[in-house]
Amino acid sequence: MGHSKAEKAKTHKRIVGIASKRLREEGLEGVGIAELMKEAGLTVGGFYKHFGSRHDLVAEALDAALGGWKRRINAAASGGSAATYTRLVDDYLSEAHRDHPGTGCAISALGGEIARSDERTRALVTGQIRNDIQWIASLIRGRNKNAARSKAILTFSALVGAMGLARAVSDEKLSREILKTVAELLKELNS
Amino acid sequence: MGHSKAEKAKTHKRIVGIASKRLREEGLEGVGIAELMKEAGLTVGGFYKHFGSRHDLVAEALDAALGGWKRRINAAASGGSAATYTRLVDDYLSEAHRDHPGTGCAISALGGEIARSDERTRALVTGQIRNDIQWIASLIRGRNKNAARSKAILTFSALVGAMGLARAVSDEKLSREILKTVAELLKELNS
DNA sequence: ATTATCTATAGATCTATAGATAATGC
DNA sequence: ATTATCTATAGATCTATAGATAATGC
Repeated sequence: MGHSKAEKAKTHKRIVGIASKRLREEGLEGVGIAELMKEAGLTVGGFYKHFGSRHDLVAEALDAALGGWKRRINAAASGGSAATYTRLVDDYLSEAHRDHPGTGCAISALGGEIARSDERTRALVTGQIRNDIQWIASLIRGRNKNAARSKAILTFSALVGAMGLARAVSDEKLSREILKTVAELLKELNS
Repeated sequence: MGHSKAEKAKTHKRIVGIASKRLREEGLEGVGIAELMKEAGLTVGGFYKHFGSRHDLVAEALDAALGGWKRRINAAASGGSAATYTRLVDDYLSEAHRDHPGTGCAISALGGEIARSDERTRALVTGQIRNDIQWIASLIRGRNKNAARSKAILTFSALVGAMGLARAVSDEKLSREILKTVAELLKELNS
């Protein structure tokens, strides 16, 4: 039963981190407060000293989840922008990403539920998507800015869609075919 | 209070039809049995003479929902396969489709939740996705069968992903840009 | 004194079932 | 006689709150 202010801030982050993972794994309504608190080593009662409501936690957890995969790819990237594009496509469409939605892209894991969320949550997501598109455009070859942006939008759509299909499909072979095929064609698009 | 066998079959279909729409609109867990039955002009009690459980209804409703948009596009298509491809892309990425998930593609509306569903549901979806890919491949130009299949997979991924992004985004302008851009580039891909 | 956390529970909601009612169909 | 539907409710689950407890920090 730690009670210092520093402890509380750490506890808060821990709850958000756990929620950020579990919500991507099980959907925005898949886990209850009691279970999340238990995973953080706490009990239900303490929850409302940290968040005004379950909904507030969801918004915070989604915010924390959104930029994660991009930061990871950028951090690991070493070569030029073309190499980073290749890395983005291969990492995003990897079997590891498919099998671990909890640490992956929040949009492919929660797209449908985000579309049904309130304005505040969707505004958050909109900003992130805007950034993602600009980031991908900056990795694309050619000097025509408009063409790069268009290709970036197609790339992002194909990434999100291919991951959605690969996760929905129960046939491992078909799932792998989807990931590989889309990765190859996207890399051609940028060569 | 109709009670004939013929009436019951009609009632069954009506419930499935309503569920098929409402589940696409509000997610697989978004609507309760009582509300669905009320929309069908019935009450909760009768539900279990039609379905073993809520889960059974969800499976049936999803099955009914899956092929809908494809049938509609095929029915409306008149020209050759290239014209049908154009029609597919334009219809799928229309603002009408974006704004009416209840009558649209179940995969773009429910992708994330399907990935979390049980094996039986996912097997159903897998078969449908396999068909969709073959159908799209048959609409693609060129005599190389493997290349057509690859392009079909990219097309389907981009359609599903673009619709997911367009629905998630709360900025109407960005949403429209995503739909238009992906539609244009996909049509180029098949020209 | 304040507050982060605990235990306990009220209140809402939802699935599923029990038993009654009113049609069908042999 | 059978059964499709009705009303009513049991049982489970989940969010949010109330009041107690045990630390921190002036």
